Amino acid sequence: MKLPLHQQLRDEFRHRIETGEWAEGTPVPSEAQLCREFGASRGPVRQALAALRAEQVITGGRGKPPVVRAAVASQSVETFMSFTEWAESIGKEPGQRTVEIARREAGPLVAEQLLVSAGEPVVSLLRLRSLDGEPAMVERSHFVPEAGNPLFDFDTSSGSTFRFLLSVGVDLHSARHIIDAVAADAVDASLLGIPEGSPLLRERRVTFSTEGTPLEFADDRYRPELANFMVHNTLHGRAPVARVQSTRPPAPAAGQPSAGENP
Amino acid sequence: MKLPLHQQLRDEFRHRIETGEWAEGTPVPSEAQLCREFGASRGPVRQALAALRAEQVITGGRGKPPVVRAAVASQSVETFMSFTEWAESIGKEPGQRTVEIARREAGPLVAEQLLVSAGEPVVSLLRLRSLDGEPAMVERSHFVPEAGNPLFDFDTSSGSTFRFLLSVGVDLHSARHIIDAVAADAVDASLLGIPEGSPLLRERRVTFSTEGTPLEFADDRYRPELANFMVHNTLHGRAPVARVQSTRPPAPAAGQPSAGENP
DNA sequence: GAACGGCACATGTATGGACAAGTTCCCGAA
DNA sequence: TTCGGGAACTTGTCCATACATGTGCCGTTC
Repeated sequence: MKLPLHQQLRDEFRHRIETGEWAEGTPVPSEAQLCREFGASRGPVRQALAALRAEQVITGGRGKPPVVRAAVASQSVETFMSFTEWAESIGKEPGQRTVEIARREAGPLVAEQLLVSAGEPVVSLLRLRSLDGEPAMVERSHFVPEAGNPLFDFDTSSGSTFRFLLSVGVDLHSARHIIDAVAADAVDASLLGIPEGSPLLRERRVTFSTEGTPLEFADDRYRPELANFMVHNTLHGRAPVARVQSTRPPAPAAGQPSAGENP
Repeated sequence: MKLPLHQQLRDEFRHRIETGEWAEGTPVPSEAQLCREFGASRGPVRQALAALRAEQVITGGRGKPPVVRAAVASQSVETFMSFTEWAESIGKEPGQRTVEIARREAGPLVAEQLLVSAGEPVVSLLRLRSLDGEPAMVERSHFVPEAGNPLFDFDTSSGSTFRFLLSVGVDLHSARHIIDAVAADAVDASLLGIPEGSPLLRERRVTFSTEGTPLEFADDRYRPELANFMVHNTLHGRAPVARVQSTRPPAPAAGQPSAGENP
């Protein structure tokens, strides 16, 4: 093994938390026990625990053993990356209707974002995503062929493409998200069942591989009554980010959406 | 002093960077030198440097001395918290017109967010903020009296309230931001010079003191052609957040805004 | 003059020990 | 029964040391 000991310990600890061996809410074994178990000194053990603490996976305090945090905290990255996992985390049933999946030539905007030449083939996906059956988001994704071709062997109406792509070895590593607002166009309005021109919360996302090459460019448009973005920050230090459920429900009861008056 | 040594070192190092004693781009003194200077062992020194590295203030590598990073990296928090500092960081002239500053009874929404009883007095501020003279954002802020009273001794049309409040000792420490989209109401439309109903990017923010008590509740509405939010994240680890300039300018030339057709 | 090798020096990693400070829990005293 | 004190345990902090590993520089050699 070439990995430093404290990184091995960090990965092992994270694995134990993800598998539930260290259940959330329960205290982690003491440093002394971990030292004995792995035959290491306190240094690497503490370094590994500090890394997990920096990721908000465990909490600690003097005299108090570290405690595994609620899963929602440690899953914030996955729930932020994947609509399906986010929906499940807030106790809603995620749904998706694939309007279109196609392989076509990249337009100028997509080509620019994916760093390919205009005219190169890309895999484009247009899906309507819903929460408990109510239309919530329109997703326009464009993949480079390397990442998008596996999607033709996948029922894109059945579940999380994020999880699927990871499972077939696509190297989704990091992403850049740009968040703004946009008026619903005719397609958005029709799919979401809202009037044309309604304000939508837009997240444009470029997902990169470990090497930093773009794999996906997406334009996701949320009904702002259903999904917001939340950010915490402090004066010193950096800020995590999470997508959260809107604080104000769209209507007193989940009435039928106003049937759109458009094409 | 009761602060642990490594925290004292961290603060001292940060101070030296902020004052320019350790200029950006230049390498930091070696660990051995710092140990000698402060009479400490490598442990606390490394702990302090690791903290700064976690804040992206310095970079490091094996064999290479740590280097002070460009200031923009360490200022991302300030530029995110303060419209004025953000505008300056992108080379635009920030402007603000104070439409109203008042002390009045808290309404139900404000009272709930600030954790005060409805009817308690709060200081409310309504400002139009601009970039290079062009209206960009409508800011509705509500302060608890402790934090808002100093504002009556401040020309709120002259500069950064964030900087001013910090300078008079108001303990602005952390914030929670909720980002969504909303249609411009009559006031928004009139101030921003856009049609009523236009989509706006809204950031609702609650700023907390060190003890976690709310000090400010704000509702900021941006023209999405002028300001977006950007987030980077990776599969493992947390994501910082920054407010960035929109990639697509609003119009070929900054034409005069369509004078709003409302009260 | 250019390429190679080696030597300081830097940080990364790991060990072992020691003390301080906080928490928990049990047991004894009131 | 209740309250208090203290012991045991845990994490936080700090020190001294040692070795591994990568960087940069300088001198030698071809």
